[in-house]
This record gives sequence, C-alpha cells and structure tokens, in this order.
Amino acid sequence: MYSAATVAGNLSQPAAHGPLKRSRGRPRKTVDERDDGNRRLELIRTAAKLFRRKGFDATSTRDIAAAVGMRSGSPFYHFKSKNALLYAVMEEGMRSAIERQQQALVGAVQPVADAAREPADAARQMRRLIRAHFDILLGAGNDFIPVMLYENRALTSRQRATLAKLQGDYESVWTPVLEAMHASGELRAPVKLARLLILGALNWSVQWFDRKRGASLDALTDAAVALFFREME
Amino acid sequence: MYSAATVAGNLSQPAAHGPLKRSRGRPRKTVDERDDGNRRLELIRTAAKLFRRKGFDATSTRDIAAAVGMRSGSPFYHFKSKNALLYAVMEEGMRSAIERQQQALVGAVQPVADAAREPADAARQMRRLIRAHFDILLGAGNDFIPVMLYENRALTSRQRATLAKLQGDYESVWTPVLEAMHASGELRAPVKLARLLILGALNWSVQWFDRKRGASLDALTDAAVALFFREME
DNA sequence: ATTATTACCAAGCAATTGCTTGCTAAAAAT
DNA sequence: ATTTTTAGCAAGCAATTGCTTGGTAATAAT
Repeated sequence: MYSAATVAGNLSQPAAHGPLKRSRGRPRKTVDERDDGNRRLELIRTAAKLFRRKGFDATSTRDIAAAVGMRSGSPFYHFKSKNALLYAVMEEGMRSAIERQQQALVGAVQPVADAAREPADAARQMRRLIRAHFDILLGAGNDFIPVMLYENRALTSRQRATLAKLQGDYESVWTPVLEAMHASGELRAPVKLARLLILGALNWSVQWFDRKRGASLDALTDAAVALFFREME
Repeated sequence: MYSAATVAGNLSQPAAHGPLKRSRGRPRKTVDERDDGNRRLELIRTAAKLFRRKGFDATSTRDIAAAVGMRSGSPFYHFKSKNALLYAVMEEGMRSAIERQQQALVGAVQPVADAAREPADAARQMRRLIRAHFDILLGAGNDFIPVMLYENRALTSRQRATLAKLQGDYESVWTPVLEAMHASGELRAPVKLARLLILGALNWSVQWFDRKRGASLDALTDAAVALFFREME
C-alpha cells in the first residue's frame, strides 16, 4: 500500500519525490554544514547497532534503510552488498580499536628509564590494556567490535583473512607484556594459552555485562587483574 | 525436474513413493532393530552440526532435511517449527552437560572426611569442573553447547528463560568451590566476577580451539588452573 | 547557462524461506 | 483381517530477502 500522493499526481509524468515525511529529497542541510559521505557513516553505525541486537542474518537491509530514514534500495548506493556493509562495520571497529589501544599505551611508559622497576611497569601496561579492551567492548555506542566477534561466519574467507591480520596486530601487543610478567613470576600459565584465555574472558563479558546495573569498568578491570596475575612486592 | 518414475506410472493414480535412491519408503529396518524416534535424534544431531557450522539463520530446514536424507517438509513431522528444533538442540545439550558435570564430581570427594585438607579438595574439584567443561565444549561431536552459547538470540524469551534456569543449575555448582578457594587464598578476585570471567575464558575456547592441532584438553586445563589459581602448599 | 555528479526514490524481480496440505505405504494394534 | 498409527513424500503457497533498474531533484563543476 502506497501513499495517495504517489498516485494522485499527473499520471503521464512520474510521481513527485518524498512521499513520506520529508517534503522533498532529504532533510535540508545548509551549504556550510555539508557532510560528504556522512550518510555512509550513519549507515555503518546503524547497521552495527542492528547487527548487534538482532544478528547479521536476522537484520534485513530494509531494516537498516528504515532506521536511517531511507527507502529499501538506497543503502546499495553506498555499499555494493549487505556483506560489504558488514565488513565496513568490522573494519571501522578494528580501526578505532587499534587507535584506542595505542592511546592507552602512551602514558604507560615510565618517565625515566628505571630498569629495576620493569615488572611493575609491565603490570601497569597490562592494566591499561585490559581497561582499554573493556572500553572497546563495553563502552557506549561501541557495537562494532561485538559484531566482529560474533558475526565472523558471515564473512567471505577473503574478508576474514584481511580482518584476521588487523586482529593479529591488535593482539600482538599483548604478548611482550605477558612475557615480561611471566618472567617476573606474576603470570604462571604459558604465555600463548594465557593470552587466548585472558582475551576470551574479556571478550565474553559482552554476553553478560550490563552498563546500567552491575560493576563499573574499573571494578571489572580490578577483578580481572586480581584473577589473572599475582602482585609482586 | 523430477525422476521419470514419478511421471511414468498410471496417471489416474498417484505416483509411487521413493523417487530417489531408496526403492520404497525409507531404508529397510528389520523389526527387531526398531528405533522409535531415532530419526528425531538424528535430526537434532544433524541440526546441531549445521547450526554450529553455518549459524541458525543461515541453515535452512531444507539443508537439515537433505543432510538426513529427507524431503524438505518432513522435519516438520518431528518438530513443529525450525525454532522448536533449535530449542531441542539446546535442551539436549544442557541435559547432557549437566549429566557430564555430575559424573565429573563423583570421585572428586575425599574417601574419608579430612577437614585439614579441605582447600586441596576444592582445588581438585575445580580442576575436574574445568576439565569436564572443556570436554563438554570441545569434545568430539559436542555441537550442542556451542550452538546454545552462540544462538541465544534466535530463541523466544520464553525458551530463553527456561534454558537460563538450566544454565543456572549448571553454573551454580561452581560457586561453593570458588568460595572455598577464595577463603583459602587460592583465588583472589571476587567470587561473582571470577565465575563470570573464568567461564568466559573457557567458553571462548570454542572460537580458537582446534582438536587436530594444538594442545590437548588436559594441557588446556593445566594452563587454565595455573592462570586462575595460585597453589597453596 | 549548460552539463555532470551526487544521493537518493519507486518499483519490482528472482530466489529463498518456513511451513502447510493431502496423500501413501509400511508397521503395529486390535 | 481390519483398523490405526507412524513416518514420511510431493507439491506448492505466501512472505521475505538481497539487489537491480530507471528515474529525478538538488548541488557542483564547467
């Protein structure tokens, strides 16, 4: 069923635009606040939200279009397929995750080289890594990474491979820190398995953490640190 | 396109059965090896395998039917909806998981009450819990629980609630053991968060563990124990 | 002033999907 | 020997899906 306006016009010429809310075209934007490609980003963000809530397969491109106020076919102007949109979500997620991780590490270095306190330094870095990871996973509006963690199957193997490299970059940062802590006795488990298990524990928090109720991200970080590492004095 | 046999018969009466491989009806089975409802279990197992490999939404009921050698509509004789089949997979998974967990705990009790060695006993129980959990998650042919962990969204809220109670039963076993270890100093993190983080670390192994390559489940258990707990002597 | 580009909309197609209906043959129950 | 039950098959329907095509108004480039 379509709005009467679509049909009421002169039949010999196509119906006018914007049969719904917007009077014409898309929402007026003055020239000086132009935002080239911002609808693209809006699509990515909205898709991420829906993919996370309902899953990739259960979210139709119509759902996404409707959520950003487009008609059903229009997202395909920005993305050549639904899959490409999913990939864009994940890629954007990894980009910002790596950036966030880098931010967390500056400021973690000791102001002056002090070889004697190296272990404490590794512990401090580890704490920052964990805290940043929780932020990436559970922070407000961060739907990208949860989507990436739970919708891997929907990717082509090519896409998966490219993304795996980014994930490798992200996770490789953890290894030297864990090795330092293993050497100092703060970590007892073998480094390789420890990294997998620790990241698993953190990643799984997506399943149960509730930003409203429950502990703060700082308290969570405290618990994780206390669980995985023993402090040396 | 249908086999000629379907068309070749007398047109005034319906075509005979079994147009494909099976000469008539379904595969001959002598009376004494009757298997009431075994096809049902076969459907559940096959569905679990496919749901795990491709995801619930990406698996069509036709896929499942074909995998067990049925026609597209026949699974609906055994299950009233695709969703009911998913639920059956998960319920069966939890049933066997709880059974497996119980098995692991008998034999974990000390033969004679010995109050002085209580902490060591808790550690031993914890080890068995972890080992059994890895078995449930990663053992051969155990697709049920991975499906349950990753396809929660596809359930109705009613189904989810019933299942959550079973999950609660399963997880509640961990709490007293963790409390004992917390009391003895073997566990430092708060019990509630520790349980969530530990189970998360274990559950996540589904994502990376490869039964062919990689460590054995025993080695994995060793690593997990070393990571989470400090041994007291 | 004309042309090209951008960012959509309107309409619909082809494939896939979950599921239903009517039937049937073998086995079990009576 | 007859009836009932079990476990399917054959065919197809209605809805949904990803995506395409042909347009068009507004803006930018020339």
